[in-house]
Amino acid sequence: MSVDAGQRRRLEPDARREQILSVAVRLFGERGYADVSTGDVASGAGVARGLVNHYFGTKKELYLEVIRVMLTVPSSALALVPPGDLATRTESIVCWFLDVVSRHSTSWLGAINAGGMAGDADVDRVITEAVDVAADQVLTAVGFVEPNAALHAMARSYVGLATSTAREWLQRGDLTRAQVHNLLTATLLTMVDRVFPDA
Amino acid sequence: MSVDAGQRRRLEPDARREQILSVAVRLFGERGYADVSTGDVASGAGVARGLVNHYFGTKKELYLEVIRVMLTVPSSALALVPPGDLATRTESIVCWFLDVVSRHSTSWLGAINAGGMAGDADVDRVITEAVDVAADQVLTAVGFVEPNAALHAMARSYVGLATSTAREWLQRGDLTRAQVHNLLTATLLTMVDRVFPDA
DNA sequence: GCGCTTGTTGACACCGTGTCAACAAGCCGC
DNA sequence: GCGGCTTGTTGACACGGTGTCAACAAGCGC
Repeated sequence: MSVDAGQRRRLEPDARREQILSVAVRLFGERGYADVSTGDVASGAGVARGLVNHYFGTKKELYLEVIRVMLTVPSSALALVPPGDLATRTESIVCWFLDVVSRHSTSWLGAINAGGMAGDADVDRVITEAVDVAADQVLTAVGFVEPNAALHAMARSYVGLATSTAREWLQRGDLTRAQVHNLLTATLLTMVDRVFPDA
Repeated sequence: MSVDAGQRRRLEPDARREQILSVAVRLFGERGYADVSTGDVASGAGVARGLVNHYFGTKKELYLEVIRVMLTVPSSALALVPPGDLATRTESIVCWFLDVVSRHSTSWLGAINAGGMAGDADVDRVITEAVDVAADQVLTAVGFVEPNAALHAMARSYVGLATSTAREWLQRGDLTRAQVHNLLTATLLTMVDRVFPDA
């Protein structure tokens, strides 16, 4: 594991910053916000603690970067909804969500319920943005394109359902993927039928 | 506001404990976990900081007591599902949830997304218990009484939907109560029809 | 009033955070 | 190679929050 126990080495700012950030992502993913100190991140990167502050300012700013990384969906897997009737489009968007969330499950779920800092204004903003992206994915997939406030709110509610259901599946293990799939498709179909028209 | 700016007064342990706890509930409800220090709680109660530790041990234990208080639904309003067909029972349980969550909205929603400490094992345990209670309410209301693990998980997922929807209503204001009511009843009915039989 | 119980206090040590002047690694011109 | 410069990097410092604990005193019984 001795990556480089040598003397102090000089790295380019971008490289050093990214290295520290990757260590922070790993540590914050494993433990909560309060249980990880900037000293842990620093020693994990083989670096003085002050350097963390030098690159990221404050611990909270570092954490914001971390959850931003955790919640950023690789744009390669961004939606690509196939044409077809409502049922098949619903199927595909549910499968897309399940794939994304299961691929990097620990980090995504850990960040979504904000491993240690929900309630903070800045953290909530970053999480809300990620939820909004997912909600837009859902809306476009089922064919709603007009930007209605109530519609967005309903879509965010559905993302909340998807998140809590994924947690039951991946963290608790009390549901199978098939059950989750069925739950999310059935509810989304009825929301399109009976709830979205309200907005 | 000078409740008693007099000399140090001697209270019975239960009274003092409850007084400090009420101050902590108010402060943690207003601000997050990290933004409230034990010194704030102590000075808010007109008491030395050490006394907070004397009664509650550590700050986290105090916080656990606080969210336990916040999430405890007054047992007077506990369920009371009227007999009738599935539609009316669904209506009543949704109305019950909306009443409970709107009555003490700030504290309940603030605690559910764990105003500053989600991810912590003990905090998550308390929240999970509260969600389990609500899930049981839903299950008994719609007539499922056998204790199936998958069924409980699905009910918890639904509570997650209800929570996120209530947040859109009470915190964001992008949904009306009628829209929330419609969303939750429609989705619950389809879950009873098409999802719960999977478990 | 005296003494005892015990609720209450203030000081102490410890830890994590953020700042900052000083250091040195690496590159350039010579 | 060698001085000088830029700048990535460090360690020490001050500050604030937390938990502990011996000492204090409020109130009760005698």
